[in-house]
Order: sequence, then C-alpha cells, then structure tokens
Amino acid sequence: MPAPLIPKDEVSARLFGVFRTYGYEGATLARISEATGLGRASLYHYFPGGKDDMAREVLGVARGWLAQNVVAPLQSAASIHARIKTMLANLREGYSDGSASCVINLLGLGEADEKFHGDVNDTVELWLHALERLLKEAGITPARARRIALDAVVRVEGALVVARALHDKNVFLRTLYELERALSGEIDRA
Amino acid sequence: MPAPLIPKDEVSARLFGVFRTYGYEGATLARISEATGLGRASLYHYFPGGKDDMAREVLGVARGWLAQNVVAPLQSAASIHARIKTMLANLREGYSDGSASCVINLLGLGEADEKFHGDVNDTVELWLHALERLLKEAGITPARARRIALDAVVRVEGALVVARALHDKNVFLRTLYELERALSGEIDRA
DNA sequence: GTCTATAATAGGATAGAC
DNA sequence: GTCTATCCTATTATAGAC
Repeated sequence: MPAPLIPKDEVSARLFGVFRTYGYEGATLARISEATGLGRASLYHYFPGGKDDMAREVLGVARGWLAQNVVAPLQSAASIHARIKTMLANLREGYSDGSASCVINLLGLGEADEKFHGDVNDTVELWLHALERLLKEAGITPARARRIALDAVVRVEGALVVARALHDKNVFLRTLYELERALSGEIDRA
Repeated sequence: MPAPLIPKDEVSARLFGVFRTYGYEGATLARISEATGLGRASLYHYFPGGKDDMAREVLGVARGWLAQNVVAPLQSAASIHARIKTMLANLREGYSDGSASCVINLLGLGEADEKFHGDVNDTVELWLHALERLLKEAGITPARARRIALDAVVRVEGALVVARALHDKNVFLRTLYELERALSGEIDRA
C-alpha cells in the first residue's frame, strides 16, 4: 500500500480552500482533485460519502479554526481589549484581509443549506457564544451580550460580501476597525 | 407563432427567484424551466446567450428593484427620517423579512464573480450612491457619508447571511431596526 | 414562441488491479 | 492509498418541425 501523497490535514485544508472559494455546487471533483493532487479514487478513500462528507469535513475545519483563533483568544488571560484585538487580527488573517469568503455563507446557500444547516448553525453559535461569554464577563447583561455578538458577526459576514462585490478589501478592513471601536465602547460603558 | 405563455417581465421575475435561491451554478436549466413553465427552446428564444444572459437579466431586475424601492424613496419629498423608514420597509418586503438571499451575494461568488463583477459592482454602487446622497443632504460630509452608507449595506448583507445560517429571521428584522436608529442618530447629529 | 429530439460534455460515483 | 477505466446521470446547448 503506497504512502499517502499528502497528510490528511493538508487534504482537509485544501478542501476548505476549494469550498470557500466556489461553494458547494462549484466545488467539483475535478477542482478538488486538482487542488489536492489526489485522484478521484483517493478522495473517495478519504471521504467514502463523497462530496457530502467533504463538505462536512470543511465545516469541521471551520469549527477547528474558530476554536483556535476566536474562542481561545477570547478566553485567554489577557485584558478584554487585548483579547478582542487578537480575535480581529486573526479574522483579518483567516479571511486574507477580506479577499476570501466564509464557508458559513457559502454552505448556507441553496441546496447545501438543507444538507448542512445543522453544522452551519453550530459553527455560528460557537462564534456567538465565545463573544457573549466575553461580553458578560465585562458586565453586560446576557440579552444585550447576545445582541452585540450577533451584530459583530453580522458585520464581519456583511463586510466580506460587500468587499467581494466591490473588489475592495478596505471595506473589510475598515469594518473590523469600526467593530473594535464599537465593542470597546460597549465594554467601557458596562 | 403561438402566443407567449407568460409575459417577459414575469419570466424575468421568476428567473430572479431561481438565481437568488440557488446561485449561478445551482440555477440549472431544469429548475429554471420548472419555475417559468417554459421549455428549454423558449428559454433560449428569450435569452440566446443561455445562462449568462439570464444571470445578466437577473442583475438588471435587481437594479430595477433598487431604483424603485431604494433610490426613488430616498429621493422623495418626504422627511429624511420618513425616507429611511420607507427604504427599510421595502427591504423587509423585498427580502421576505430575511428569509430570501441577495443576488449581490450569490452572483459575486466563485466563477460567477469573474463573469458578472461589473454588473454586481454597479448594482451595489447604485444603492450606496442613493444613501450617500441622502446623508449629504442631511449635512454629513462626503467621506463620512460614504462610510455610513457602506456600513448600512454591510449590515443588511451580513444580516441576510447570519439569518440564513441560524434560520432566524429576527436577526434580519432586528438589524434593520438598529440600522434605522443608527442612521437617524447620524442625521440628527449632523 | 413553443415543441420534441438529440448532441456533446461535465458531473458524481464505483470496480478491480496493484 | 493510488491508479486506470468505466458507468450513469445531469447539464448546457442546438436543430428542425409546427
């Protein structure tokens, strides 16, 4: 049995790139095969359930990324302001300053939504809960924390859409900057 | 020559529905044929360029909708606050209270982006300019008006993404309400 | 303007050898 | 774990009759 050409983690990472760029329907096996360097047979060896398995793996990657780059920083020992700064810096990097899309958006569309809504929902809630927890720690009421957290995620996702529509990364970068000021303001007021 | 089964405007409207729901790649001729009640031959009679022509028609419908439901209300004779209220009410209806997606998002993805970026960009700018004009009329500086307009569109698009991801229309409805307060606040301060 | 039929291709998925 | 070959379906698009 031949050795794997790529470690499985690397396969998952490249899968993630294809799905975030082209969406569920646009992520054809031809593109996936090219991006990973793996033939169809190898792909089905890793993911016996085919494209659906791959999409679920992609959402798993997204959750892992969030856990490491959003949840963990928001629970670190640093000051509340510093934790927010770290999350925003990680978002900038993860979304390539606003030129990359978000799988939460892409896998919530069309028929993909029906198949993967559970996973998409869980992924967003992971993000929301981490923000809510931080805001409550800062003395904000639970209801208000939920509202602010939702608004933050709304702005990030919206900025990605508009930045793409205008081909202008500054829309994303500026939105994150305004978000930092808005979140800091809420926390200082609490 | 048989009479048309549907007026052309109605065909365009149904096309719009299919593309906004399934995206460019998900909008298969089978689905389009079903939604319009037209056979393939009739579709190619209306749109000789095939799917690309249809997608461009869809973006034309979007611009027409914006002109009527966003640009015109924002330039009406009513008070500034009333004009904003009207735009937001129209957005609620046009996006079915947050359960429908936006073609600006869907046609800016994957390979559709390469084909239709010009039209997508124009559509967003139509919206932005209408908002900027209103804000400048209220005494806000051009640079600031641009920032506020971008933030408004960012929030609407983001709210649609998150509302879909959570299957919760309230995310959209509440975001529009907060947007009204935010815009009114900016105007009152100017 | 619509119909039926069909071409031509691309898509997802599987079988069996090594 | 990877390869080559293959199957089947769905997809876009066209041709020609009415």
